[in-house]
Amino acid sequence: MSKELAKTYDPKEIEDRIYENWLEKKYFHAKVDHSKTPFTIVIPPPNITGQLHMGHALDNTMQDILIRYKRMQGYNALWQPGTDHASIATEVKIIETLKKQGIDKEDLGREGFLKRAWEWKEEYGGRIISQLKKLGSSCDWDRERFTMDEGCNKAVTEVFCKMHEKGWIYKGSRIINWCPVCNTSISDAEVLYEEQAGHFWHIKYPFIEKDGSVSTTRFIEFATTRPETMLGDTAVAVNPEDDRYKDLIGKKLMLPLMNRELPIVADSYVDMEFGTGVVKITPAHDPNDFEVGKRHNLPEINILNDDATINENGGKFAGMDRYEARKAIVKELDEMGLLVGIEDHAHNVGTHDRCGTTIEPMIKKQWFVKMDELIKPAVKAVQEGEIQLIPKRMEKTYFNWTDNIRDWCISRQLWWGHRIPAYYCDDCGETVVAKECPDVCPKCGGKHFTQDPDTLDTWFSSALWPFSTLGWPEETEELKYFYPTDVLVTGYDIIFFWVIRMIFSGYEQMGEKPFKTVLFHGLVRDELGRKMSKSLGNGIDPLEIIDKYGADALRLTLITGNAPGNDMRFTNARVENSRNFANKVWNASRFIMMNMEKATARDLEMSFDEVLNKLEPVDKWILSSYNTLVKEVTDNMDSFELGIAVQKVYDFIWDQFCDWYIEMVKPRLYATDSHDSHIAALWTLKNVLIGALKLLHPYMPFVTEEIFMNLQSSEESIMISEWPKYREEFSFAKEEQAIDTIKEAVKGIRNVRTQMNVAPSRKAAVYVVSADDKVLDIFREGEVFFATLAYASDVHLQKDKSGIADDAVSVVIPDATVYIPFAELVDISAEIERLTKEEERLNGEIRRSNGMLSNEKFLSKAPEAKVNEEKEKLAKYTQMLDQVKERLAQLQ
RNA sequence: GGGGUCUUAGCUCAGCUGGGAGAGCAUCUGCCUUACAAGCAGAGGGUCAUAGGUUCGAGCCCUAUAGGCCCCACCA
Repeated sequence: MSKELAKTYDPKEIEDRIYENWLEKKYFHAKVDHSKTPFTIVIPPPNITGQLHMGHALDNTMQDILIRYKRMQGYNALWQPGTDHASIATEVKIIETLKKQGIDKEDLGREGFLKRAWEWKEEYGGRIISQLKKLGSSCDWDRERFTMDEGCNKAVTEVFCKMHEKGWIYKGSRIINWCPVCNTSISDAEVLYEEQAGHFWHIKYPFIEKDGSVSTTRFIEFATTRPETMLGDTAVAVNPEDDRYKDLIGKKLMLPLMNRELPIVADSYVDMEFGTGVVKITPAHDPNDFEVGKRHNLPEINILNDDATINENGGKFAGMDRYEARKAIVKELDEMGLLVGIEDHAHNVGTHDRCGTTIEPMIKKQWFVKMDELIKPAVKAVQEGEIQLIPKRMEKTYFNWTDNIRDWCISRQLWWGHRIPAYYCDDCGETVVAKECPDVCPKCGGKHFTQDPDTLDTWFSSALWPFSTLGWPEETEELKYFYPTDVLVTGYDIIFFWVIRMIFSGYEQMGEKPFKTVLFHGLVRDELGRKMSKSLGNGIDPLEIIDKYGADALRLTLITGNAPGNDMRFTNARVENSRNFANKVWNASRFIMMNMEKATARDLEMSFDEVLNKLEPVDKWILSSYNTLVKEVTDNMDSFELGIAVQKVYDFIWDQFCDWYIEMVKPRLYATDSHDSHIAALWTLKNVLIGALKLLHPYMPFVTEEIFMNLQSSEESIMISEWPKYREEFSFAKEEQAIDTIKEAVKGIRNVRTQMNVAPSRKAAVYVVSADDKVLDIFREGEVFFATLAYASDVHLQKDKSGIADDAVSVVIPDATVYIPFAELVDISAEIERLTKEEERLNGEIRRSNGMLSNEKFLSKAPEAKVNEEKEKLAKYTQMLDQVKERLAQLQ
């Protein structure tokens, strides 16, 4: 009934085949079904420019584990997949590619460029999807979406119009970060600050005397890192508390080169300790100065064109590049005697994270989302536990952001993205925000409109993802059934980009949270703890790992030994260990299948009741510990402790099941005399294995499926089989204790044999001495284990030590002493030394126990169970100590 | 400057609500035992960063200090 399996597990041979089968059987597809409870996860849509990297692998493995787990538990599990158009990232990539072909974006025009962009999407958008499949992701591919598909566009337009209507989307002047190369505004979050070696130019402006003349003797000095911005200066500021300058407030200065009068204003923004305590104010080109300008009603003079050349407001410097102008201005100031000095100065320069260009703060008309009201339900939801963040500490980051929220600039001067649904009347300039281009201008009756050329921030559409993918704004069945979703799995690095925005969008548009739980993971770092990045070239390609070790090994590596929200290092040694585990599972299964040939299918499909009276203590022991495992793993998974859960399955399979149980039942499998015993062992092997495979399946879907399918034919796939349940009747406390005693004895014997340097080939008799009949019974039942696991030639059970050689080696375990006479081999002094150490250890334990139990406060304040536990320990150690002492007395 | 986080065995990390310190890798010893040498059996190795505090009891809670990392803001 079983197939011949290869000696070594070969993932390559089976993974694609199994995945194809799952697809074919439509196991990933979730339909609305009101008889079942839905469980929904929406994928964080990977960029269409993307290649699968370790971060994706981790993110998606976690999602797949949760989805597979819930699916097996009988939930109607939907994992909604899709990709993100990633406006700026993609546009930059396409521009780069075009550049290589010698084509400029402008040459193609908007239409032509978008055509290319869609071609790009077709070509590369599918790549990452096929990579996710390699990982084993059980997404409902029939429902794949794209953030710029028709439905998402409808959702975006709907939201924009609704919010505009409400007054929560507005157009306003703001200082924004401008990238002169990409020709677009970029959000604060896309600005990367780099420390650069720059200069401080110390400059002085002359005062205007009472008679209106420019002073040749009185100046005010300050320093700047961007001298060219002086062309747009409209004031100079000092701190109102600064005694040095108090008298000067309100006085006028003359701006050199431009011959513009500048007032001296007082503003607490100025740091008296820094530099000269004087700041020149350029409201149009510095965010802080912009605020100062607003407070003091200063004019805002924009001196830059979009390409960062000086515009007509820059007088004779007009047309120069910003850095060219800087040089020219410094030179002229120097000639005028107004340059006091130049100092080296390292400072942070804002650069565009996509292209590295130094950004220029500029005043622009942009579209904004008003955040003050919108954010409120999002704050409340997390505060009140309506949405749970895991780990909880992420709440601090979350609130840190919501407390300092600023209006969200959503317009981007890009072509690839959702076009802003605002139309300007060609005749009167009236702005109309509408889903469709209006026919008639409501103000002047004009019939011609131009749509706003800008597109929306890519996160605007991502913010709607949990409901737009389910059909919103249509009231689809899916939306009603699957929304709100259950868990969002993502990296902590996009809490504010994405998580917060989904939350407030969900409340605003749907009137309900988008998900109940957010499960965060950390970064996957390289062996040296560095962030994996293209520029460092230290990225490890998940596909190469899959190719070499298998998807299961990769998945297990990413999940083990890691707590939610913590970064992890990826090392080859860890993948190898995971691969070894897959192989271990494989071989244990192979062993069981080989032996299953000796039983009938009927034997192995017995119910628990039928097999119960055939089960031996060791069978009950493994069933019982498996049963505990089921409970613990289920609990851990319910609290999203995925790493802990899988560690327990790993330990159970390797340590308990393979190293102990299988070894213990081997004699029964090879023996032919007792049919019942043989069948009971096989029944237990098979059923515990299947249960353990099920617990492991979410983590290692391929190897578990392959084995499951080979093991038995009644169920069609492990991924739709039922998740194991804790069963009261599988609990056998007595047998657990008995087998633990046997294990203690076996370990003790192995231990002394190694210490005494006894070759494994040399068997020896084992004498178990105990005054307790029950203990002797346990050993009687377990006699056979001493032969197979502890190199025993024969086993004697007795109440006293008669007939045992005086120089036998002894092992003290609770309630019994085990003697192994080795005759000529034993070194009495070594044995005395060993027992003396054991005596010391026990004495230490007893001291500790006594200390606690003689502490009145412990007795009165500690829980009773704890006190009893300590009393039992004391009794146990005292008894063991007596045995050791007795033995030592005999030897000396 | 503000916030977060980490410091546990040689290395990489677990340690869930406080109750006798764990895993993998590496090292050492012995085994090719007919599921697995990607394996089996055994061993060594930790004043849980430092100093205080709370508690009957602290790796875990509180405070301070040192060092590492991350995020936010960005000083002209």
